[in-house]
Amino acid sequence: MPELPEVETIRRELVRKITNKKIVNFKITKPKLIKEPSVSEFKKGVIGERVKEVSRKAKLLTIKLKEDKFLIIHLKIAGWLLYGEEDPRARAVFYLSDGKVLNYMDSRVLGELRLCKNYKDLNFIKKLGPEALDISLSKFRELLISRKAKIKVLLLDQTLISGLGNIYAQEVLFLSKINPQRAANSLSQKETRLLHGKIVSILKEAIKHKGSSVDTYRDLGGDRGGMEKRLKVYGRKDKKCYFCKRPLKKISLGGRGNCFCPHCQK
DNA sequence: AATGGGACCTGCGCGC
DNA sequence: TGCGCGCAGGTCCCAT
Repeated sequence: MPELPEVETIRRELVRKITNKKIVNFKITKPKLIKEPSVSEFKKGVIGERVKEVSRKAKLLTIKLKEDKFLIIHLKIAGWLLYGEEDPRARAVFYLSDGKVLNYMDSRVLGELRLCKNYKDLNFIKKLGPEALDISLSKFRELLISRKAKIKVLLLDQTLISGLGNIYAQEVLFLSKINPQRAANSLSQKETRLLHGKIVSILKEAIKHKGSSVDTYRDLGGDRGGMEKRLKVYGRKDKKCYFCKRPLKKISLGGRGNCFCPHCQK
């Protein structure tokens, strides 16, 4: 699921629902999800703590429990959070002092839960490039200028620019009419500016509509996002191009599926 | 150094 | 209806 807009949607709802709540108990049914410390240390470490702050770094949620204690949640592909009643499908359950629970949902069990002294120590976070929503045009231009990697692959490289995933990377290239197979350094100044603008605008639009529920993703209340209805290329292989009405094609780039319009995206 | 494939997991939709 | 296959929003690791 969760690219920047989905994680940001969850963050905003979490701020309202769990800030200042105490975690009174914790249950895990898929211990593999806990990457550090040990499962028992993790459990001991979260119980009794109060949620001080809920933040987001690219696609990760960082929940501050103490100055030196952070709960880090990476939802990976299929993770989401459900607040309210305990859910039988939950992979982990945080029991809260308001009598409600926070269910960690993840059909594919690929997500990661961590408890760390400081989230900034995490290797993955250290390596993250600037956030897609914040990166300046000149920084973005610098990124592309010396790289011959395919632009689509580059947009997904979190160490260069963070927050975009396979849905929104396809969307921004389509809206910018840039072929995903183009070498990054082949983009003109005009194309680079257009792409940069589309990255910012689509992420903002997606946040406004509470993300895309193309599959498992749901918001904190279990409701679908509204953005999937507005997507123009993602998952639309063989359907008509929004611009020219010719059929969209699907190719594989960097191991990921990619829909695009060979006619409009030059 | 860059690229491609597989691994991690489960569940869904499709075609036969 | 039942089964096997391909595929899925992310990231890491390895081989070439």
